[in-house]
Amino acid sequence: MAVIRGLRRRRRAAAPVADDAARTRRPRRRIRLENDQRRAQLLALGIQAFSDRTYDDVSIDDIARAAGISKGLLYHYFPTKRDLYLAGLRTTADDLIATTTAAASPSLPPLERMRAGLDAYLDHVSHHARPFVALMRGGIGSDPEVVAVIEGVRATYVQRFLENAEGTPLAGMLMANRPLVRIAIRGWIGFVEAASLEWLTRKDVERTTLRDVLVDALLASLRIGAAGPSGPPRT
Amino acid sequence: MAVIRGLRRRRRAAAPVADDAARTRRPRRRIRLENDQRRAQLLALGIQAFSDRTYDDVSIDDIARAAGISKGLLYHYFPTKRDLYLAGLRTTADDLIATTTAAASPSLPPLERMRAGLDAYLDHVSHHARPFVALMRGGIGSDPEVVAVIEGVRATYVQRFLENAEGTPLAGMLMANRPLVRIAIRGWIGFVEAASLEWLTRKDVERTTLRDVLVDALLASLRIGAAGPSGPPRT
DNA sequence: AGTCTGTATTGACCGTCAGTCAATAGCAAA
DNA sequence: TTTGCTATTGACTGACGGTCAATACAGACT
Repeated sequence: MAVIRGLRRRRRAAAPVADDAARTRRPRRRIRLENDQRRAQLLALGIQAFSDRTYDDVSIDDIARAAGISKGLLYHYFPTKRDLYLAGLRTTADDLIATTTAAASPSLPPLERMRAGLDAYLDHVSHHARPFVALMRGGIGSDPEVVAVIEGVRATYVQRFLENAEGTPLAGMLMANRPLVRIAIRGWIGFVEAASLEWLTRKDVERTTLRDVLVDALLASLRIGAAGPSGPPRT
Repeated sequence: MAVIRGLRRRRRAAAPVADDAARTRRPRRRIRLENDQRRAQLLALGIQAFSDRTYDDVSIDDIARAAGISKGLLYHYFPTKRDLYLAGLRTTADDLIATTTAAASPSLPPLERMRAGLDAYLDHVSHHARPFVALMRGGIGSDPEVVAVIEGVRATYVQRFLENAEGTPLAGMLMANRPLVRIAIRGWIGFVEAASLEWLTRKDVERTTLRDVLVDALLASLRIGAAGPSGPPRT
């Protein structure tokens, strides 16, 4: 017992106003911004804050102070702390999808397209490591809306992938064993995320090598899912 | 603007003491428990609470009330809400590892052992779905200690796996291309987790089938990791 | 120049919650 | 019965998320 750790998590800044200054301070000139600009500013600050610190360790007052506005105004733009968090999460997720979608041009042959998409994915991920990790870890665990955003990204990829496969010789195989193919694809996405995280922490593998591993893993996963597992050795 | 949603998340119970009752109530007999029993009770209640609700939606007062004790006592056992949460997380993680370890008897041949371990894993996972999902989603995002617990589980499996492979013909291959094999194994664990989650939500595949898929995926991953990716077609 | 008007902005305020601490009551040994 | 240990209480605090009526800024229109 008597464990010492724990304590308050947040540190307060020292008392901000010297007693003399209180007299001097003028009503503090308001800076008026266009609706969209303010919103964008707050969103950016929010993403940054939630990437650096835990959800609980970020206080609305902090963000308001960083933006140089009052807390009330922040609540005018985002009715809830959770809303601010979610808006940031959605932006991050949308960025990721937009980047990869742009790179995976439909004019490319399927496999080539897959490679281009993965290249963009890994590139984006390594340039936005903090927000990406925050996204994947899901800042507020098990919150349904948070889960929805993350699952949304995955679902988008699954769908995009199936569209991509359409017309190729794979298509028939994929349709034949639906539930298992679903599992295989979801599993592969889990593979990609886990491998990316591992790759981000120790960067001891070329990006192109990792990309090729991921492609190979996808093909293997599909083969297993479509044909069914080999099963234990028949004795 | 003027979005209506948001609001307070927690509901309060109606005023607990009728004014008459205040007079009647005796000082409420204290129930004294042995240190270990109390701790176990609170731990169990904590796990349940955090499995059902979000971290933020669980209040210490709720748990104390459910246990029939004062908040102060709860803080005697767990110095912080986060500590209670972490203790529950660790228990859940330890359970998982203990179950799978027990099932994967070293006396079995490697592949057989792998199968037994995965069977136990899937079995455990489907019987403890709520806490498992809560564990995987990481209740407090990006909190270093929470991440440490989850990563700990994965690291344990990686290590246990490498030990298992020792002495088999695989061993040499695995050592040859370390970084890529690491990535392959971590990726495969991501595969297992994602596939399990998918399997839990729609249970449209036999457990044994899934187990065999996972085994096949493992072998494929290792092959790719050890031999290196096939790479883009050499033209 | 004035003054009007819509809206971006403020700051004081509230209820709740995590966390603290000195005082107290149950139990076992003497 | 008394003593001593410790499990237990409950009142208290500071901070934080969230609310709201009042206010000051900017551009439009005399």
